[in-house]
Amino acid sequence: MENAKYIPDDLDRRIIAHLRADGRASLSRLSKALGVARGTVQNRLDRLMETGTLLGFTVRVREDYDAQSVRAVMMIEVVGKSTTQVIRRLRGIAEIYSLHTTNGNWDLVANIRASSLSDFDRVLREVRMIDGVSNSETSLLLSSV
Amino acid sequence: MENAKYIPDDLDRRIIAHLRADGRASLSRLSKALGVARGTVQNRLDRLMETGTLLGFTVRVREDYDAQSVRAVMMIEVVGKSTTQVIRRLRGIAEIYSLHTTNGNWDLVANIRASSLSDFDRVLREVRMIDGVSNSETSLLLSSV
DNA sequence: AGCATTTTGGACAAATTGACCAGTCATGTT
DNA sequence: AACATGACTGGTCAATTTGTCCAAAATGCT
Repeated sequence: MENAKYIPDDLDRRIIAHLRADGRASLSRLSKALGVARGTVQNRLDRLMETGTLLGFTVRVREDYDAQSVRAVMMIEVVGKSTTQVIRRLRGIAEIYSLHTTNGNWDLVANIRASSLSDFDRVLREVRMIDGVSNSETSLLLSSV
Repeated sequence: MENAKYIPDDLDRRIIAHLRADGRASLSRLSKALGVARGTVQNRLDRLMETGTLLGFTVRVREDYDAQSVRAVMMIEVVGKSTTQVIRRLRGIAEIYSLHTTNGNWDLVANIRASSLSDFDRVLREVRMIDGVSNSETSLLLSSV
């Protein structure tokens, strides 16, 4: 049960802030910008990756790049104490992009990303058929405004 | 009115796919992985940036890194034809991270990220006071499961 | 004070980048 | 068919960056 998460200090956070703005910034440039030795940035970055504080690097893409994708947010109500079971089932659905517990009128909020309307439709059906899901409400995300 | 967006071809998409998985991959490595000359990758990448298909590079951070942040999804109902006005007002609220029109029981879906519960509370109040907002339902996102 | 860890500044070879260039290929045009 | 255009290739080159060392200095902890 190794669960003690690494707690980033101020320098770590400054490194991360820079990398969030420019994930391809060179270590040399970072070290200059932060006023520390290059080796230090290198060590910190290694540690941030090892400890899982940083998950990886990626590229930000224009919003409509994946134009074919269907996005929606689905509110889910779970009956009784079956939440854990339901979560396990939901986790197995690839199109569920993120899943949060919530406190409002609903129990779970699922972020759905499907690659077609038929995939999307299948996901809805699958979710509603899960034992313990008593109610749900889905809002298709249309244009981003 | 220059609005004609650059349409990425297959090679562009393969480059982007690789960069999504590893945003720090070197051009040399990309060129080897994709089987094209380095100059080609270099040119494509430049063009993808120039045309705004790629917005920039960043780092993926552990979900609970910004632990102090309060996240929620807010469903909003708008009365009559005031949607455009309401959107304009909502767009001025910094804590509204993303905003989509939708087709379900609601008219808008807002993704909220505040840095404290009091900020969050203020946002809720502001939204509800906007003229044209007839109803809303907010779900605080608790743990990610 | 004494020890462990981190940071620093320096070094070095290897890798990567940016900028070129001439030649080839595919495409569409006249 | 001949041509112009643009993209791709494979190559070079200098400059930058990276990975990997090292010893000394600084820092933190007991």
